Amino acid sequence: MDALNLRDRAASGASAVVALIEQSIADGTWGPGTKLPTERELEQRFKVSRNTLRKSLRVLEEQGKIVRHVGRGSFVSSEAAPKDTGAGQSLTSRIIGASPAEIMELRLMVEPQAAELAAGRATAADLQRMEECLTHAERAQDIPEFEHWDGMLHVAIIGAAKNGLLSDVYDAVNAIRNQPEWARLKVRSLTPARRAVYEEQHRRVVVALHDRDGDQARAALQEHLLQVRANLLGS
Amino acid sequence: MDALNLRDRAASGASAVVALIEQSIADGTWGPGTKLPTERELEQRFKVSRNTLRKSLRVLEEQGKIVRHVGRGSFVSSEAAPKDTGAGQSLTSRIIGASPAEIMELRLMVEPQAAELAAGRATAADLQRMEECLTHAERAQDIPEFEHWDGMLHVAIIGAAKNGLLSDVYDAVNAIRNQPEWARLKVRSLTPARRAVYEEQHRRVVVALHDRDGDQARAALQEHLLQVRANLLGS
DNA sequence: CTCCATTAATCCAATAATGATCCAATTGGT
DNA sequence: ACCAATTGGATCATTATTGGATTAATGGAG
Repeated sequence: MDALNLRDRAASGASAVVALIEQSIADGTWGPGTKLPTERELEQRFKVSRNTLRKSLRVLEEQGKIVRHVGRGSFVSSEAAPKDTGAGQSLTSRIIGASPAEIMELRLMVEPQAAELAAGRATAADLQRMEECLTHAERAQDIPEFEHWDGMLHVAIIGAAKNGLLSDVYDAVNAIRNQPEWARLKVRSLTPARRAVYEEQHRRVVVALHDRDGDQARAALQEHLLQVRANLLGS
Repeated sequence: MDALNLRDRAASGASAVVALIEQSIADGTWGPGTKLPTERELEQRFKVSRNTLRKSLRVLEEQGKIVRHVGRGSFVSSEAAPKDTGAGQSLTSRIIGASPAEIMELRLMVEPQAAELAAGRATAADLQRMEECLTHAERAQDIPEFEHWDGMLHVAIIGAAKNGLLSDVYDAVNAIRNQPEWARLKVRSLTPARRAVYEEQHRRVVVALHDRDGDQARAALQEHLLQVRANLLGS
């Protein structure tokens, strides 16, 4: 039960702060030995109470990522935790370690061609599903909900190519997009204006699939993914 | 994915919501340990009352797919999804079950474009390795030995694209080379005449990579793979 | 009509987060 | 040596959040 609580706690709200600080340590913003801002400053920066902030710092201290001294401050440990010691799993751990740039490059290889195939193979049910994803995405009230239906649409397009192996591979790669580090990228890059652009590009792809126009579908999806990559990495 | 028909259908029942959430868990949108949105948020997202939403969550809880805690939230069970070996293992196992047609289709999507990238990124060591694969393949005394160096060449080309994720995915797909059923297909399709054709096509790809001619490399590799597919699957 | 699922409106209980206050160790200047 | 300011450490009452549960109203399908 304790293990379960720990696991759930790790995903809970308070440690959103933990993830933020971990990110800042990982990307070098706060290198080893750096003195963190004071608790009273961090609580304002992260918009949480000092109590919650301290709970997060406690987690980081127990993980050995920071050390704290009364009257002096908190500091990033000189021994930056190398990695998660992922137990040497096969493909999953390596996939999870893939960079956004690599992922987008793979998607750019596969998805446009999958769309071209889908133009000739999509069933009425496939097209119906895509339409629903479109409307749901457009009605989405917040970014996470939009992301959800955005992802579903891409899955639907891949699925319409009627290649089970392709779908499986895509699913595996797609799982990475839920990694906290990747999520941060998306949130930062998804402005309302860009979301509108995405919706328009999505619709063009689906229209092309409706028209059974493979070339158009491939081109539209490629354009969309190039846009996404630029927003994600280029900004 | 008929579960998506909850909008217009009067069948927007609890079971539909169950299927939707199951889908989101299965495709990795909500990975193990993830805290899913609050009930009051989900009821709006799925356009159902909190009562039916809770009934759905109850089903998922009884299935062990989620756990719920008052005051904290609901979480995806850590042992519900793929878990341990994760997508890697499941991907590998499903790849083994994939049909040769599906595999060749995937290779045709990925490899030519990888060759195009490799033309711009291959190091001298990469090209050297390809040359060695070529010579070894040409000197091969029997079919299995030729197959070995043939496979190594393709791996080398993929590797020269300098996309670790792509290499990992390709390795997983390539693992099927050891499957008995697939081996039988190859042996049956690989006549001495065809082997000579393959060697010529291989050399054209490598020459193009030497010349840093991406278009030529992509075209040559695509032609080769089309030939292989035709020999494998066609009449 | 009845039956059944859904909806809507409350209230409850467990947990998380907050805000305030005080304590203890360290630092830097006098 | 001393003192004031700074900084992390700790506790407590209060508020907000979140799943749990009940009840009455609504609305088709048979």
